[in-house]
Amino acid sequence: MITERQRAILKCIVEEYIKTAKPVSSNHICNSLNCSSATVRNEMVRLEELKLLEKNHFASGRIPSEDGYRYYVDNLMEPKEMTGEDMLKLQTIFRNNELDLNDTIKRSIELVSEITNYTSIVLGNASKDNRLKKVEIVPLEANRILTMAITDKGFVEHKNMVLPENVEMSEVVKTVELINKLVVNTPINEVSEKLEYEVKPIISKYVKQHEVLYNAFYDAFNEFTNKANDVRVVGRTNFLKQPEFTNIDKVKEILNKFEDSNLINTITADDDNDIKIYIGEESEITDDVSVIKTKYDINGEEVTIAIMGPKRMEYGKVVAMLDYIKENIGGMNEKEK
Amino acid sequence: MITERQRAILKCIVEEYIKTAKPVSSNHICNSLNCSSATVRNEMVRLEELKLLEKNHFASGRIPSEDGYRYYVDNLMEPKEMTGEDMLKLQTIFRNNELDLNDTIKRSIELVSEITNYTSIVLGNASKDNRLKKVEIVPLEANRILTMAITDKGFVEHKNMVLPENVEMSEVVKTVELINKLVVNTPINEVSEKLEYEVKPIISKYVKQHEVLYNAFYDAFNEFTNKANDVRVVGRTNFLKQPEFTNIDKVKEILNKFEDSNLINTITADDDNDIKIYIGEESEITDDVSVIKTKYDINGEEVTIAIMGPKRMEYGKVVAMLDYIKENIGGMNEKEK
DNA sequence: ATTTAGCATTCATAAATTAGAAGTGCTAAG
DNA sequence: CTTAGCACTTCTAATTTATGAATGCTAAAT
Repeated sequence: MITERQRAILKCIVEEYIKTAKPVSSNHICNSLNCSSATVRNEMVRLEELKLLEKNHFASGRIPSEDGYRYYVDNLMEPKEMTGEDMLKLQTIFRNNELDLNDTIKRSIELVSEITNYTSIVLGNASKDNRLKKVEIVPLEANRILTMAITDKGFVEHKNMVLPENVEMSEVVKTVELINKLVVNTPINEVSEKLEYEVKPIISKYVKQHEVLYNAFYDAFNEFTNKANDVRVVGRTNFLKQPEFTNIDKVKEILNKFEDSNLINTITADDDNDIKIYIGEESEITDDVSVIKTKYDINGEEVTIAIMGPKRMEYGKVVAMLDYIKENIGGMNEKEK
Repeated sequence: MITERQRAILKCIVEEYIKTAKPVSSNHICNSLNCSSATVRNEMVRLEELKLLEKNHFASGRIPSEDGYRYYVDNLMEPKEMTGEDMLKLQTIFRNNELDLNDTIKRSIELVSEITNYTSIVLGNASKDNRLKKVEIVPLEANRILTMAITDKGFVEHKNMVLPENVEMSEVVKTVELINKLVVNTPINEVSEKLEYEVKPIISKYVKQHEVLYNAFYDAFNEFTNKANDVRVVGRTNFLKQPEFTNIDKVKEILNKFEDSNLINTITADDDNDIKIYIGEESEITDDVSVIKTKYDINGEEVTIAIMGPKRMEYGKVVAMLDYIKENIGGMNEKEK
């Protein structure tokens, strides 16, 4: 079993390493523990045997192993209070966006990235249960029109298009009427199909140049499906600011992960709504990063958010912020009940 | 004056350096010029006196100076043909987005970034002359509503909001009617003002909880003004792929420029619609980059686009692509006349 | 008058050496 | 069980050395 003093030493080392990114020596921490450096060294040997600490080489200080971080996070980390300043910044966002939760979450996460210098990822799981609510067109000047498609959950897709000269506005209106009649209330991922088999055969009766017009609408609906996997990554280049990422190849490796479409799956895998911490290897991204994930309930839709940083990230600080955001978002959701 | 052979040597050096990023030696190019390396060296001395070439140190090969690039771009560069493959990719974009020019330009530029590994910046100058066309609300399930504001140029701003429980839907409808009556046709940058002085005083008559509702609309309109300075940067991290940017500090310097709000002004400064090349210092961004800028005419709005790369960027290739895009966009604009 | 071969010269890069500092592990005394 | 003391290990940074690439210049060749 691990003694109280060993716990204290581990805590000290983890927190010091998080702060400085430099291996921690026995000398450096013996004062705060009221014992000599030799004593600390003896304990460090035992902590290393328990695989909670590591060394880079014979005479370097100790750094936490992944198990060490895990133990710290599970057993030693004290709930960290947010600074008043940070709280105020978040409050400002909450107050200014009282009515639009989607926007609130977006801005909050951007702020988290800005404050912590970590990278955040917001995964809107949007169109999963969305149904088409209506299609609308607005004639603009010249022969341009604005087409809009709206879902029952309030997602909007719009396209600004130039009407080919051989297409009459009245034809467009008929097309829109047709779509509204036949396709409304269809789940968004089935719209393409329905367009293809139900609308396309009929549309040619109404519209001379139906090909062009049909394609335009078809495209617009496809956009919805793409947005379903809407990934917003904020502060990708924050990794450059971390001292452990001065090696340009490591940075490249991580930045490439952001392009990888597989990232979404890795991030999404979460199952409940708690705040979860994945350290190094556990993140399934790279051994060099940790990820803190959670889900928020926005207007009945699930939004996954993830904060990604170096393994020595300030877990407590991030958890505190996510908690605070969750609390407030929760409060805002309450209102509707 | 500069002799024909000197021009040939300069061309050779610039193109070789663009290809390899390594200083070019006399030996390396003497074969393609049918003379000995000593002759080339003699000429190189003269080109250096003319400030068209530089050396890193006594016995390094030569690299083009900024003047050298300038001379190359102005006098030596041959119009480069696009590869059939690249052309095809662009064609696919043009064909698939025939009706939505905004989307077309966005995707084209993304493709340019992907093909060239440079960074592109699209500056939509959107709301300059936009006027509010209409405000619309769509009631959703529970007590959520979707509010939309549309301009005469077809820009859309929408917000998904939860109705506070003490606000009736009928009150919202009245608010929207009021805005439509009083504010429609106002230039978008004057809307805030008009809301403040004409709508706000009246709204309290109709809506009990008017503060919340008023703020929500106020915000939505503000978004428009923000989008006026809509900057889209694609491929920021492409700089990491260039061999001259292995120094992490240089990369940081450039990435920071992208955050700098001043970047927009620097990029915008263009005056006519030609394709312009700014080399190194001329770019007013960093001595280490070059920028190729131009403006496209999209539905009567000006869109500035800029491609940013290392000074040894493939000027010819980029110009060819931008030309090709401009040609096609032009063709698509024609249709409406 | 050009061009070119030849060679000494310059400088960068990489490898090898050295010196110094940091921090450990172990031993033996407190 | 704690700690002082010291030998030991390894990193880092500074210095040296060697190698190689490419130059500028001189003098001969065309």
